Amino acid sequence: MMHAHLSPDDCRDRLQAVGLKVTHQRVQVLQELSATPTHPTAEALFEQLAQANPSLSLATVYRVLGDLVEAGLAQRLNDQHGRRRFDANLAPHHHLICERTREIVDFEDAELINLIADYFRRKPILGFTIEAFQLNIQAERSTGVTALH
Amino acid sequence: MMHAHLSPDDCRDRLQAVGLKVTHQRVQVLQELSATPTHPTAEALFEQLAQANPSLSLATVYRVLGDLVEAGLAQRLNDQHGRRRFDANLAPHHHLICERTREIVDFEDAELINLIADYFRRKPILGFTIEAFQLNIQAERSTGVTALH
DNA sequence: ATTAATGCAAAGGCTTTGCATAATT
DNA sequence: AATTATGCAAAGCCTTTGCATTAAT
Repeated sequence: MMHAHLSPDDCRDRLQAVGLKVTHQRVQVLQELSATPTHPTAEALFEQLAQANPSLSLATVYRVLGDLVEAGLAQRLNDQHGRRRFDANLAPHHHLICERTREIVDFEDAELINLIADYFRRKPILGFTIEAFQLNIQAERSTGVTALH
Repeated sequence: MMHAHLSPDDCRDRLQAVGLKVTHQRVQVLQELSATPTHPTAEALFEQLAQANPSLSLATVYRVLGDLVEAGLAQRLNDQHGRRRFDANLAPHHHLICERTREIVDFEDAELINLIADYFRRKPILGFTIEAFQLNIQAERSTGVTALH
C-alpha cells in the first residue's frame, strides 16, 4: 500500500475515473510518481521522464501534478527547503526526513499514531479543534543497515 | 518563555553576545520577532516595522533574519505554502497550525513529547538514527473559547 | 579610521500562465 | 469536429545579492 507502483493501465483507469483526459504525459507522470517513494519534486520527475520522452516539458509536469492533486490522485507537500514535493500516497501519513540526502520517506506506524491520537482525546487543546497531525522525524540513514521501505 | 518579548536592551545584549554589530535595524527586527508569536514572514515583520521606520528595506529584514538564524538567535521554518517564517523561540518545539487563518503558534507539552520520545526509545526505526521530531497539528480555532498562549 | 551593515535595484530560484499547436474524446 | 492538453517562452512570486552609501566600532 505504501508506494503502489501503478501500472500504465491502473493510471489510465484512475485518470478516467476522476474525469481527466488520458494523455501520455499524465499516465507517465502518475506512474512515475507512484513508483518513486521519495516524494519527488516536479523537476526530479521531469528528469526521470525526460530521457524516455525528450519532448516532455517541465511546465507540463507541473501542470499535470497540479491536476492530479486537484483530482485527489496525489498530495502536495512542502519540504524544509521550501520546495514543493508530491506524493501518490493519499492516506494521511507521516514522514521520515533525512537532512543529509534530503530524502523524505513515508513513515507509517499505527501504534504510534494511535498513541498520539489517544493523547489528544484525553487532553484536548483548549481553544482548538484538532483536525489532523503530522509527525516529521528528522533522521540520519544509518550506514550498513537495511533501510526501511 | 514561549514568546519572550525582549526589551530593546535585551536585544542589544543578545546581539552583542553573539558578536553581531548592534544596529537599529537588528534591534528592531529581533524585538518585533520576539513580540510576534505567530511565526511571521519577513514581509510581515517588514510591514509591522515600516510604519515606524519608513527607510527600512525589506532586503534588510531578510538579511537581518538570516543573520539572526546563523547566530542562533532565531529559527527558520517553512510553512505549508512554501513561505519562509521565523521564530525567536529557540527551543525545539511543535506547532499548532490553523489552515484557515494561516497562523502558526507554538505548542509545548512535555508529557506528549516524552510519550513520543519514549516510544522511539522502545521501538527504534530500523536503518535510521532519529535526531529530532516535530509534530505539526492542523487545528481550527474554536469560536468563543479562550485561545491558547 | 576601519570595518561592516544598509538601501536600492537588479538578479535568482522555483513555479505558474498565455498562447499557438497538437492530441484526445 | 470540438474540446482540452501540451510545449515554449514569458511572467510572477518570494528571496537573495552586488554595489555604492551610511553607520557602528
